[in-house]
Amino acid sequence: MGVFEELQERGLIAQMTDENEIRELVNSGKAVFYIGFDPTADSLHVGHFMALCLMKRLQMAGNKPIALIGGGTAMIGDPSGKTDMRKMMTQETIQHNCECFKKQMSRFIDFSEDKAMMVNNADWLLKLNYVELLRDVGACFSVNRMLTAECYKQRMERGLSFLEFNYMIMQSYDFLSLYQRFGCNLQFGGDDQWSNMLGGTELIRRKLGKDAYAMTINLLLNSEGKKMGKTEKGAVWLDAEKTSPFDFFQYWRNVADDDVIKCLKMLTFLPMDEIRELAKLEGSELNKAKEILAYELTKLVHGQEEAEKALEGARALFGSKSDTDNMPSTEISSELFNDGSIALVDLLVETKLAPSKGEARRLIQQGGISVDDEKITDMKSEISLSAFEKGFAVIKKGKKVFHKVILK
RNA sequence: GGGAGAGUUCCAGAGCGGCCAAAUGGGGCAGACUGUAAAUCUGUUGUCGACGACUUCGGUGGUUCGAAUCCACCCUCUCCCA
Repeated sequence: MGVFEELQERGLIAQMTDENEIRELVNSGKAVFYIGFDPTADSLHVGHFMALCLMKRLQMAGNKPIALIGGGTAMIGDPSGKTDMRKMMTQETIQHNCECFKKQMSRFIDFSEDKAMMVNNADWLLKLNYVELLRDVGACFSVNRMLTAECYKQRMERGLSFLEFNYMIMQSYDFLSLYQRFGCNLQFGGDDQWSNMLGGTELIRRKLGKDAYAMTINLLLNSEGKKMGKTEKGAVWLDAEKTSPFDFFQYWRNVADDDVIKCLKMLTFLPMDEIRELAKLEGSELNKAKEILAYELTKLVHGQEEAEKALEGARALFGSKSDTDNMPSTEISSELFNDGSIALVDLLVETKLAPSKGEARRLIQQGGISVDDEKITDMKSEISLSAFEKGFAVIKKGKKVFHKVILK
C-alpha cells in the first residue's frame, strides 16, 4: 500500500486535479510539493497541524516538501470562505509571525540535508512590478471565471475588495515561481484553497505549457459540520505558551464520540489496524480511544514528556487522586492577603479563572467553585492563609477546570 | 460622481425621546442528568465598593429636564445609477 492509499483510507483526500498522476508521483517518492502557510497569527494552530502531518507523511514516503511561508500573501489576506474583510496586518506583525512559524515548523518537519525546504513568498512577491505583473500574469486570468469561483461566493454578497480579489493571483504566481525555481509541480492545501490552487495549475499551463497538479485535504470538521480546533477562547494553538499542553490534551480528551475515530485517522500516525480496533469500541468504552487520541496528539505537538504529564495529570484529577504536579497553576504573593485572608472573588480573578469579579460571584453563587474539594457557595467567602498550609490550594471551576494556587 | 440604505452588547438581530444595561435567537459559563461524550431541562451572560452607582448602542459636536432613539458634520460598509 502506498502513501496515497493511506491518505485515502484516512479520509484526508478531498479533491484532486488528476488522481492517477498524483498517485504515481507521490507513491514513487519523487514528488516535490508545496503547502502554503499564511502567517496570520503568531502561532500555528490545529488546521496547520493537519497540513504539517500531510507533509510529514509524504516526506516519510521519500517526497520532498516545500513549506511556503506566506509573508507576501499575508499582506493581501485570503478572502476564501471568509464572510468579512480581514483586518490588514502591518508588515512588522507579519515579519514577527513568520519567525514564529519557522520555529514551530522545524519541530515537525525534517529540514536537514535538503530533505525539505522552507521559503517565504515575500522574497518574490514584494518585488513585483505592477504593470509588468499585469501584462505577464494578469492576461492569463479571466475575471468572469474568477468571480464564479466557490471561494468568493460568500463575499459576493457582502463585498470583496480589489485587494483580496487579487489573492488568488498571488497564490497562483507562487505556484508558478516554485515550479520554475524548484520543479515543484504539486500543491497541497486545505479544501478551502481549491480555487486558489486551480488558479496556479492553470497559470502554469498557460505560461509554460506544462502540467502541474493540485490536491486538497478535508478540513477537520466535527459531526456538526463546524471546524474543529476552535474554542470560544479562540483557536487551539500549538504554542505551549498560548495553549498549555494540559489544555491541549483536554481539548482532544473531550471531543464528541462521533469524532474520535475520525480524528485518530486524520491527525495521528497510529497504524490503521490499531485505529480499526479502536473503532469497535462503543459507549463509555470510547473514553479509551479519546485518551489515546489526546495522548498521541500531545506527544506529537509537545513531546512525550509533556504528553505523559498531561495524561497523568488528567487521570489523577478525574480519578480523584491527589496528584497536583501537572496542574495549571498560578503563584500569588502573600501581599494580596489582608489580615491573613483574601476574598475568594479576588482569587478567582487573580488566577484568571474568572474574567471579572461579577463573573466570579456568579460562578460561586451557582455552585461552580470548590476549593480543596469543598464546594463554596457564599460569594463573600474569604480564603485564609491557613488554607495554604501545604503551600498551595486547588480551585476547581465547574467540572473540568482545575487550578493550583501556589503561595509565594 | 449621483441616489438609496445600514453601522446596537461575543454573534445574529429588535428597539426609533423617558418604563433601556437594551426584546428574541445562537454561542458561552454554571447547575441537574451522565461516560471528562451527546441530547435534554434549569439558571446566568457590561463593570464596580451591588436593593445602589458607573461606562456602553460607528466617531465628534449639538437640541432637550432627559438621547441607542432627533439634528449637523465625519468615518466605514451595502445596494442602485454612471
